[in-house]
Amino acid sequence: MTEVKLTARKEQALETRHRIFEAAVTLFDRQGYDSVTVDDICREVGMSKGAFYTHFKSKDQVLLEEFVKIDEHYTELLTEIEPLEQGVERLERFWVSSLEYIERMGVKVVKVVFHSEIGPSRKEPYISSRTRPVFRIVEGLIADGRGEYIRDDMSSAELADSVIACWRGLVYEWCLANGAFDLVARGRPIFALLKSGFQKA
Amino acid sequence: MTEVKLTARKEQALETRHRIFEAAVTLFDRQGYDSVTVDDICREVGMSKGAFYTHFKSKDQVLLEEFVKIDEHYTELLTEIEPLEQGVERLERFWVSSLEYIERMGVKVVKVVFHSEIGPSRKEPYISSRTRPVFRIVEGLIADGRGEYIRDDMSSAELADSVIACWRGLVYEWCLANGAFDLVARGRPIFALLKSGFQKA
DNA sequence: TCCTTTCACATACCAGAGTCGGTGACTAGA
DNA sequence: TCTAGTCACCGACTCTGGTATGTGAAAGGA
Repeated sequence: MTEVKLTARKEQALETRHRIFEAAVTLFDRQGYDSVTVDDICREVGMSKGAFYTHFKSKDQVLLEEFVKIDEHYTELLTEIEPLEQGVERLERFWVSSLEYIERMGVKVVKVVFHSEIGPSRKEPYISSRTRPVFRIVEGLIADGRGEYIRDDMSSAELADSVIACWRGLVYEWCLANGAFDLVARGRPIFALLKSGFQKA
Repeated sequence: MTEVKLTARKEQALETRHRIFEAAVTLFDRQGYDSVTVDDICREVGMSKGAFYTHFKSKDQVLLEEFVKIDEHYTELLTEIEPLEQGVERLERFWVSSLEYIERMGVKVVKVVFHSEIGPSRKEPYISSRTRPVFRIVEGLIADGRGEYIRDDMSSAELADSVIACWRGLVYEWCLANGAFDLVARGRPIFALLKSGFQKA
């Protein structure tokens, strides 16, 4: 994929970055995100704080990196779904599958991301950046499902935004509850509501 | 309401607490929450940090106090709504009115609350505490609206949870966007979806 | 090969939230 | 009124995320 146009130095840097990442995630996993300090991570890797901050903008950005993979998952998921069902069933499949993915990722990671995303001094928020695939994908799934079925007093974009907002509310709730309920199960009635709401009156 | 069974000392304490609160809110308003330090607040009130922390658990708890008033608003709102419309219209009224209230409160406050609520070391989350009036109220509104109208494959509690989750998703989104869109307007299509979803099939 | 620029990494430091062991004025019980 | 205990308030301190400034080695152009 990426070609080997790396100088020895860049390669070394990438290696370091990866070591920091691994160490951080391991420590987070063992002791919990909050009780791991950046200094802990550096000590573990045997490197200075400066090194850490040349590779990551902040402590939470490490976990954001883990979270971001969800977008790849979405894209894969789409190619998997596309040839299969029709209309709103696709969206439902997408809904469930994304929630499963979130659940697999674990509350701790998701919580940190949702927390830092809404925090102060966030120059470029990730979750809500309109360039993310999710928006296109969900809108696409809805647009495809149009025909007789879907109500025509709302645009696909509007519907997509609504669905995504509800999805996030659900996940936010799940974080507040520290993952104490089954995300997919709790998501089912919500989607059911939205789904019926999609129909023409 | 509360009786005067206060010793001089307790009264003094309450007074101090109030002074801290006022000063804090004023400063937050003037300089923005993040750039106001706890020391700033203390300096303004002419008191020590220790005083601040005997009255408030943390910096954000000051704003939580402001936010909490929403529950009183909810209760008032209910008595206002109850004699009026019927069924789902009530819920819609409640939905819109609560969003208006949030909007009036301002993003800054709401953002801090939503941020700190999902943060670490939150022993007793406020927003999602099941003892809050919202849950009872929304569930009640839904239960009242039953009859021929509302679908019977979901309990009122389940429906209420779903509505509330979506509501929070919307508000969370609004915070991410730093209040850049009209909350009520954006909430309308979401409620429309939920509303249609409420109907029997 | 030399010389400039870049950049991975180091170190000392800062700011700001929250803590902790006092202290003295007030309360309450006898 | 005496006394024991409480608690509002103090302020120095800690802890930690993040920054500013350096430095030496690698890159790369001539």
